[in-house]
Amino acid sequence: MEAFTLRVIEIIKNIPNGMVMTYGQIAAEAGSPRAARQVAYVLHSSSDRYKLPWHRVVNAKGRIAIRDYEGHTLQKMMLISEGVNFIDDEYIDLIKYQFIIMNCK
DNA sequence: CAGCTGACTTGGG
DNA sequence: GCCCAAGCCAGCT
Repeated sequence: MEAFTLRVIEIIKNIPNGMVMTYGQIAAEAGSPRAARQVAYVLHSSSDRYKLPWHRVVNAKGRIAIRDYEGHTLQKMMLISEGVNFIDDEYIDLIKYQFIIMNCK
């Protein structure tokens, strides 16, 4: 497994309760801005064994990325229970809930 | 080694 | 705002 994947896992584990991050954002923090799809791959393949808060990861539009209806609904439920509100029961207000990692040097 | 895949992103119409 | 096409990268087969 590459460092990139490990970084992705670490980043996701650090998303605080009630916050969310986008795939592209995570990929960028992990070192590859264009590897958003790889982030998705890591999520659906290793979220279980690494105990990741997968439900705190959404796409760039602030919508839930899961295609499967069941999972999609589950994620929305998990987020709502953490205090994340949805707009029109569909979009997350990234301005308010996106977790921004800043490297203030 | 070559090809396929994916819970993405972006740009154009 | 929605739909479609192309680009993207790392992991798997």
